[in-house]
Amino acid sequence: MKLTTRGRYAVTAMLDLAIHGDGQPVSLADISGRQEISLSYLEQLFAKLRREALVSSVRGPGGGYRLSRDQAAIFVAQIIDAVDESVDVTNCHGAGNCHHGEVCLTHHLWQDLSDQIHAFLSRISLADLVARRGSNPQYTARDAVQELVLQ
Amino acid sequence: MKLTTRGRYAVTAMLDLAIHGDGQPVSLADISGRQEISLSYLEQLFAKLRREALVSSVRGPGGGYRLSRDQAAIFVAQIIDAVDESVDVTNCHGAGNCHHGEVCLTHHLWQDLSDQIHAFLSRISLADLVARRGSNPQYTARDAVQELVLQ
DNA sequence: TTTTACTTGAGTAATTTACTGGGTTTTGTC
DNA sequence: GACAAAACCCAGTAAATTACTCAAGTAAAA
Repeated sequence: MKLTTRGRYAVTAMLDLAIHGDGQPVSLADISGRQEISLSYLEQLFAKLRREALVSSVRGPGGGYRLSRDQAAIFVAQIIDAVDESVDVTNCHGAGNCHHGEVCLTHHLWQDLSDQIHAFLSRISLADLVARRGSNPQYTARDAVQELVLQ
Repeated sequence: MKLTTRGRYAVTAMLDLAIHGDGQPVSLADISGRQEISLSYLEQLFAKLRREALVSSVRGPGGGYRLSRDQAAIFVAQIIDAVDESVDVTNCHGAGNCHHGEVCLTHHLWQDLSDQIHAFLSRISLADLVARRGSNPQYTARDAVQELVLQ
């Protein structure tokens, strides 16, 4: 699991799509304008998101992208996985042929940590992030995420 | 909060230090040999770790680095923060002068997510990671981390 | 059939990462 | 005091990644 600007861009764009796409497809040009991400970079990201079946595209005038399924069924971890292919964090490539047992231990510890983070982000859907927007200005996104964690 | 190989290297090196440093300073050459990280790269990382007072150094022959305090008082998040300076994830740089309120919302949502991950890694100490090593080979690091999360 | 907009791919500048190689100090040891 | 082992410092740099540009498509709607 990596946590980089690329994944952040992807989540931001998907969130934009969730907010502005009420059944209607949203063009990348619109997202680009609102979120200040270059159009061509978005094209790259959405090619991957489409490959992972997180969005579907509609071509022609008035076309754009739509979420492929309900907001509640798309999770942050899936978005990040789609655009950031994961890396092997062990030296032995899982083969277990390290010099000493210790070497692999530290690597696997890191793997476990990032697995936990992955599990955390797998519990948070786009719908969670969008929820209660506008209904209460005092209710911040932080609160929403906090509730998810504490549940 | 970023989660990259650089932070992983730092955590791995600190873990090596926690495991092999029984009061005695550990040289970077030793860590380099065990963890297969280049010596000069370790020097860069440890310069930052020292600046953040996570380790203290002993010069001269037989010298090296020591954890600056107890393993239970050094947390993974501190290590990552020390070597990976954080980034501002909002377009408006926190000034709130975005075009629409929405733009900042998505950015702050990401901020909240990474804050949660930061909080998670702030609860996990080096001692937690080292705990029970060897005492029970069946007890994996995954189990240890899992317990921490579920508590 | 023309326009709109997605699609694909090649290329590229900027940035970051990981590392190399040169030093210099400090300090214990012979 | 010579020597070696280590931290410390710094400039450079190759490789990788990121973010982006450009150009030539293709599909679909009007």
